[in-house]
Amino acid sequence: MARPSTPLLSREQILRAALDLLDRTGELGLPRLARQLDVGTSSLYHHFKGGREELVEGLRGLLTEGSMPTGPGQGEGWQDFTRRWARGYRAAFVAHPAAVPLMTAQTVTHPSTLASYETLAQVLHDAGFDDEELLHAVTVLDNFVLGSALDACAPVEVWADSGRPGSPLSRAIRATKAQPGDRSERAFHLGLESLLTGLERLRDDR
Amino acid sequence: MARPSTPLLSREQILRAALDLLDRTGELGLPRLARQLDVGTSSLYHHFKGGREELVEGLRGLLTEGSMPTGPGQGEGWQDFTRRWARGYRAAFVAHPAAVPLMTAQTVTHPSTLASYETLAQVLHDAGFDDEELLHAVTVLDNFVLGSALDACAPVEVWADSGRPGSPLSRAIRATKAQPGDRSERAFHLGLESLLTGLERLRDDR
DNA sequence: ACCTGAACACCGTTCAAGT
DNA sequence: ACCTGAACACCGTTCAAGT
Repeated sequence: MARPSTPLLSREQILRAALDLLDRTGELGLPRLARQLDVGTSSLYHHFKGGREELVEGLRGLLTEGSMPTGPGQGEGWQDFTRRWARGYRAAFVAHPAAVPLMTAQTVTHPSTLASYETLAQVLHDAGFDDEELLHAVTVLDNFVLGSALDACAPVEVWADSGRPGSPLSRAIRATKAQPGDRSERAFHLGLESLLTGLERLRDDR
Repeated sequence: MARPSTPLLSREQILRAALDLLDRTGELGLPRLARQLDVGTSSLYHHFKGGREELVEGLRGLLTEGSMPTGPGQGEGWQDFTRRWARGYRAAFVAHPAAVPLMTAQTVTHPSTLASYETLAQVLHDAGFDDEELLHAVTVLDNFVLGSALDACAPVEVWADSGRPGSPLSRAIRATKAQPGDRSERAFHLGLESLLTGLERLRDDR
């Protein structure tokens, strides 16, 4: 076939197919992805010269662009914005569990994801956080969101059968499983609020 | 050679070689590991019938057993124990950065790691946390530690060149890089203390 | 620029054969 | 039980050849 007059592929198209493959099978193999697109494996390298790593980074962009706030709303306080930032970030990952290990295994280089870190930093700066506080704040929030995403994508049963059936942990899991409301989601809320008040105190105690 | 009169390998030995290989090269390939041990790849499967996954789980055990507290000390409060638990957990990972993505990509099933979750739950239970609070506490701490481990193992430069050089985030990074004290470590401390007071409030506000 | 097919150096896993 | 070597079905990446 050689070069077609009109391109068979585009980054967009490949990324969508990759996300679809990942959601359906939990894996992302380049040969498999290419087969899905009715194309040779090597064709993918024309659109992602960085190979698999660049493709995964593209996925990060696809996920975060749709889900993270671009800037603070009218008169929105730093706490409210930070809440939206963290929730949006986590939501982006939780919607595609199989993508999470890929994201966490690889350094963030996607511009729009990095831009959202910048935005958060800007908001905190404007709220009176100094350099060091700001950096710690961003780090802490990033840490917590990523960890929470990992947790949300793991089965609850993980800890269930860990010890004696009467142990506090397994009892707690059974007790909590009954009630509605996602365990991971509720824990995320609790942790996020704790971090927000912790950060506020950090700023004010100076 | 067939079966040797005295075994050439042991789980211990394989795990140590695996950790060594991981620390040195950042990767953990079974063929490469076998070559390192002067053994055929398939020999590994006699000691880890679950294959690579079981091997990685064994690594988790190796890391956590040496680093996590087995129980509360004499008259140690829940906050102090929880601090030790979280710090030990994180330290186990941070000492072997290349192992972190492997750990986070895979469900925890190693008994001794699970036991340490049980211990934490027990301590919180004895401190008056009810089932739901306890589960949230463990989840939140777990999330934060894993996220922090991921962060600690990533290069600081990640965010450095993200936006305009004068952006708050890159300024903050430059300002903080100069001073001693590990950024990730300090952020971890801040977040952990925030979570601890958040958890205390959760328990007391009931 | 964009696709192909072949080639390369790897993977993880299984299994019959040997003691 | 424990090691071997061969075999299988995969990987990710590169590259000359074609338009």
